[in-house]
Amino acid sequence: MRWTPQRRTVIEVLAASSGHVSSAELIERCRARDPQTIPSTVYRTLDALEQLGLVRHGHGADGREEFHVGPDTEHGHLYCADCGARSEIRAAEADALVTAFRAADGFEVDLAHVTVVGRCASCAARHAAG
Amino acid sequence: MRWTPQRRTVIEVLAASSGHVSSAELIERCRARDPQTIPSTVYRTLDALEQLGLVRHGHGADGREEFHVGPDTEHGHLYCADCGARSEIRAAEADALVTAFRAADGFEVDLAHVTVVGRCASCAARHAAG
DNA sequence: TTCTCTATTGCAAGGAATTGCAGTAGCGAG
DNA sequence: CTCGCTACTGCAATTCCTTGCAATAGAGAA
Repeated sequence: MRWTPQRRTVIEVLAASSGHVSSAELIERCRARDPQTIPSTVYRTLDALEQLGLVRHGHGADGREEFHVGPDTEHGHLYCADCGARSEIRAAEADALVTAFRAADGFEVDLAHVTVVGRCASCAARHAAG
Repeated sequence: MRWTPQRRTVIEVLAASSGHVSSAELIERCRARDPQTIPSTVYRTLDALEQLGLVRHGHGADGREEFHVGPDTEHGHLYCADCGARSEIRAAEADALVTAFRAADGFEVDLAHVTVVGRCASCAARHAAG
């Protein structure tokens, strides 16, 4: 793998972005460092990094790509369709999810890739009430 | 709600498409009936139909939109990242999943919206072996 | 039937993501 | 240090989806 200035930029930005980043955000931040940044290069760099296991991508509620920067515990996401709140899927739920599919189908869930959409507790309550 | 020719077209196409349709497919089929079909109209019609509960949308593995035509049992999707196989999430898994999130967070999962990505049984086996 | 109100349409512009291709420039070999 | 291979880059074109706006045409009222 070649160590090019463009890749350095992407990796520096990723390192500075703990947690999750959308591709658009990422490109924006790369441009802040180097206005010459070309989107396709960023996407291709991300692909390369993903093959190396340095980042993982998932899809947000709207289906757009989102990147998790490692080394992070693998986790999925919850998204409330009402209020837009986002949170991480915690160990207990993650376990239930992964185990259920493994037991039923032998299907190995890729947790990092999962975004579960629904209604968060407070929105569910509000909805039930009103 | 107004009963326009364009909506008639979309609904006819949906009725003829049992199960799942991607938006691109849908537009293509609408064009087959009426070459004048405009994508934005189709999208907006789908939004309207979704508000009426006649269709539900979810996101496929690649994050693109996908529509489920009712009246169908609510279900989510499994997608194998290796071989591309797709299947529906069955009642047992669905239950485990929905219950786990409700118990832990009070989060109400919108099953129709969920696509779980991972490796299907045979690909998981092949991967473990080779 | 005719009129009016406004939901809906068509179009054009815009943004996000992806791909093909020709040229550039890392980096290991000599 | 220089050369050559080819992994990368930059760009332009393409696809998919979304939004704003002016014009159109349903559908109920008169």
